[in-house]
Amino acid sequence: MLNVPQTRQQKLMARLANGDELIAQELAVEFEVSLDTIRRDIIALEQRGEVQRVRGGAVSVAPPSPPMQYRNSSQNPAVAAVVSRALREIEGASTLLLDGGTTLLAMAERLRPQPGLLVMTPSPWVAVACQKHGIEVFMLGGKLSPSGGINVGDAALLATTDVHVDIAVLGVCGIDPAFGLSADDLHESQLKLAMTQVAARTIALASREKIGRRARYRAVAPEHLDCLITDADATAVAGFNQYGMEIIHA
Amino acid sequence: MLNVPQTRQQKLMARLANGDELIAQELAVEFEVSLDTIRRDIIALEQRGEVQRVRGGAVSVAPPSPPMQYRNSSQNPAVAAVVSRALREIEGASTLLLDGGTTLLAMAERLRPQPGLLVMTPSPWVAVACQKHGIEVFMLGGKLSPSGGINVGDAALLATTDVHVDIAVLGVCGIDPAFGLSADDLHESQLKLAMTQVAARTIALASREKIGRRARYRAVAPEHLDCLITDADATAVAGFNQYGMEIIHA
DNA sequence: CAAGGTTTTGCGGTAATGTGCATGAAATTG
DNA sequence: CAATTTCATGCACATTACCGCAAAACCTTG
Repeated sequence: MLNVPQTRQQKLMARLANGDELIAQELAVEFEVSLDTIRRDIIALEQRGEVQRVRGGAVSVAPPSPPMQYRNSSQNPAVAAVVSRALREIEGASTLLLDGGTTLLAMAERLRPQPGLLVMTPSPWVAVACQKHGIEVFMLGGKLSPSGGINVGDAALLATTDVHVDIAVLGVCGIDPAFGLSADDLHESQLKLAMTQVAARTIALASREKIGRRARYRAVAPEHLDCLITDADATAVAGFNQYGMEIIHA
Repeated sequence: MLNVPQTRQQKLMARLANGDELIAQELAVEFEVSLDTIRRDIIALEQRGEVQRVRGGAVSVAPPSPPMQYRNSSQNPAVAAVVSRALREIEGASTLLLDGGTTLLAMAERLRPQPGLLVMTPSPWVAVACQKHGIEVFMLGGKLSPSGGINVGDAALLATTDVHVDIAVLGVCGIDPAFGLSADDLHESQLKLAMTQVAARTIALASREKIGRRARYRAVAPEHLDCLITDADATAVAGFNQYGMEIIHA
């Protein structure tokens, strides 16, 4: 096998994406190279900003939620069910504001053109999926966040203030009756909040495993959500009833 | 059997598809040619974007998921050659402004992360391609134009904002010595012009068939272009010499 | 068949890259 | 504080890549 820097570093990245840590000693033995070589590989990855170096090896720079490209939830039956239900729920809306993330991407891929339908989104992935089906898209600009794959930052926040949409559909990193809807990235959470503020109606999509989870930053308080679509059963989401939101079981 | 570049390269591709790696030394012995010949074969495959070259040989390109829409253009040898040349030309730049279109998408697919490199683009396709490789992206928002797949409508914002980039790389619908660089959509042409105005250097990519063609709207006058990269020969682009731009033949 | 041009190939010299080792500095641990 | 481990740096060696050139093979054309 070709044991060159490029291929080694590729394998190291794959391990990080898999949730493993990089331990220089072990890797040196495994790849049959000296410690220095592994260290140089790690240094190279660090300079590209792909890993964070620690004593003895390296760890992933973005521990929570692996990057978009390694995930594909369209085959996840729970997600598919939530998406199917959400598609019924947004029928007839003329302006949609779609969040990023795998769930929303799965939804965008199943959207079909309707007269007068415009989709706004901060996610280039969603935009591409919509354009494939001939749906009109307006993109919100900004810095593309590596974790969630949506555009964040001042530009994105500003852009949302001048618009108004019928329905905003949010994905979640976690949602909890007490803590609300939360995200792993500060800027992403700020954007999610901004999205709710320009929408007449806000729908959150959360497959079962997201219920009760609290991600790092609170984005939206539960009382500001109008609707929650989930595949979880009623007992799991009983805590949300007090806020008067509509709860739909897919 | 014929031992010519075409058949050799075909066999190399077959091996990659089979999951093997290309080791120049072994291949040279096996095909009974010199190392340089194998290396030239591999370089040719790299130009077409079919392999990733590493020290000692080549490995398969990372993701086997190219959307159909641009498969064609990335396999077009003329486009691949122009893109390869352009990649060399933008080396060292810290801020790139990449246009949309199939040529620029092919270029984005082959971009690799560098410390401090930021890509700005109005194209969600380009943004997605960059994020796949871990390149930092700033997206320009706007209405997604159906024809070119780039966000338009932010031309004014781009021109008046405090953005400055080292190099802007433009694709073309047509380029003509008298008429300049032109596009089929008015908003796209306005955006292209704005892109030149915030860049220290503007490079246009035009494969042979675009030379001498005039699209509907003029975007950039020829004297505002700093560099033209094309696979056409010198006689085809002789008309551009009077403007003092650098002309690179891929 | 001969002449001319293009493509392909191999070779030489030079530059660049990857690797391991030795040394000393720095950090961690008990 | 001492012992151990890890890190950083410089250096030498081997391998590979790159570039230009010339010979050979091939194709085209008259």
